[in-house]
Amino acid sequence: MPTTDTEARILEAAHHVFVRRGVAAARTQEIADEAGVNKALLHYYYRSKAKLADAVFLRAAGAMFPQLLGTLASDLPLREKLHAAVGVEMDALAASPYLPGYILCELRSDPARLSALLHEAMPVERLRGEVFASLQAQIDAEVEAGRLRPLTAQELLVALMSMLIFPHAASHMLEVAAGLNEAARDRLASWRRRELADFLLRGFAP
Amino acid sequence: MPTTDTEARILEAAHHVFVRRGVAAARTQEIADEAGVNKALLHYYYRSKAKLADAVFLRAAGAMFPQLLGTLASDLPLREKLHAAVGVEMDALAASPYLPGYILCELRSDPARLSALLHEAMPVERLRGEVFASLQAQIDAEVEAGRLRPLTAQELLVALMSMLIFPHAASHMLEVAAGLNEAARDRLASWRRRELADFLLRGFAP
DNA sequence: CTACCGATTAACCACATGGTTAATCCGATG
DNA sequence: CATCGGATTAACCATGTGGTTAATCGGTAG
Repeated sequence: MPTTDTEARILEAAHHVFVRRGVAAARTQEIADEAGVNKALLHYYYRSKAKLADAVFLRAAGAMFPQLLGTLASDLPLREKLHAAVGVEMDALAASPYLPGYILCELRSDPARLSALLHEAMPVERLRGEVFASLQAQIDAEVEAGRLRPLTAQELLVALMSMLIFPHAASHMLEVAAGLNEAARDRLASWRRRELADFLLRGFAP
Repeated sequence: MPTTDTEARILEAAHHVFVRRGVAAARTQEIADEAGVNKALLHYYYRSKAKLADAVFLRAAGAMFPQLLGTLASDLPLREKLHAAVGVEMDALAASPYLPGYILCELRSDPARLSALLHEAMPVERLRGEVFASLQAQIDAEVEAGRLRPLTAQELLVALMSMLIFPHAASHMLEVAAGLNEAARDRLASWRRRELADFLLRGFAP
């Protein structure tokens, strides 16, 4: 929520530099340059590099999680809900493909601080609770009907996020490990968009 | 392949510090302290922080990839091969749970340099070729027999690695996003060890 | 015109950090 | 016991970095 144009340009530049270098390796000078602004302005608007990183992270996380959680807490039938969640998340990922890697890496170097940030920005526990309750009820119904094996919402969610986020976050690694070029990456991405929901349901079927 | 005890202690200390802080945020002094050694010794054995990071990364990657690739190129039947690969990789991950996150983050900040490192250490392309050829033949046989839908080895491999590595690499993130505590993490890990191979085969079944 | 005020900058500072150097330690070798 | 050489260290250095400050710019109100 920047209030001035310069402030927004700084945030944007910081986002780019942080995402491609990582916060620790990012230089404030580079951010200033990319924003076309004097380095002192960063400290004028945001008080320190750390605060700036907080602002960037919060905006990024705020653009990534709520939509997904919202979709997962909606009242669509299970299959459609999963399919919608995949679509929503793939859109978000397509818009900022390096975000998950960034979040992952930052969360790794200091889990406590950043999870605290997230908590102050949104009611994580409540959202999670709603999502889980809604999902678990639907899963249990499917289990009852013999279409799924007994399963927790957590398991389903972790599988979903793994298949959804990892190929983006680890694209460089997969490039080396699996020889994944851009074309193959796109092919896999469109497969996920079309098939991932059903893939998961089949995998968890009895 | 350190030749002296001190050298090995330094490598070990560097590994710990790099893994928990990330290379950019790691301080050579902290590494020296953790190795119980003067800072100048790091430069005596390894010429610079960057070279030290290379050594650490190579050792780590060398402990993570070859086993997996070896298993995947073996002549076990498909299902058993996948199951064995899961086991091998889960063992490796259990031994050093933070490694994938480390590799991921380092690969992200400078993909070219580190993939070059990997290439000079092992014949990545050849290994990958063997793995893919072997896997693809087995997949095609299963497709022929109507037990799998048409599928590339790449797709299978990416799905495998996603489900296998992401829960480790993103454990902090999942702790926040899915409320995953240690007990739940262990439960999911043992599920993967038992069920992941079959899960994938069901998911890719027609 | 000028007095004012937030936005912006050039110049500067303290300091942490990676890296170097010259000296010292210590076991082996003669 | 002397000395030789690799291992190890204390002290030091150059530099890049985040952060500060005092001055300036530029629009606006009186």
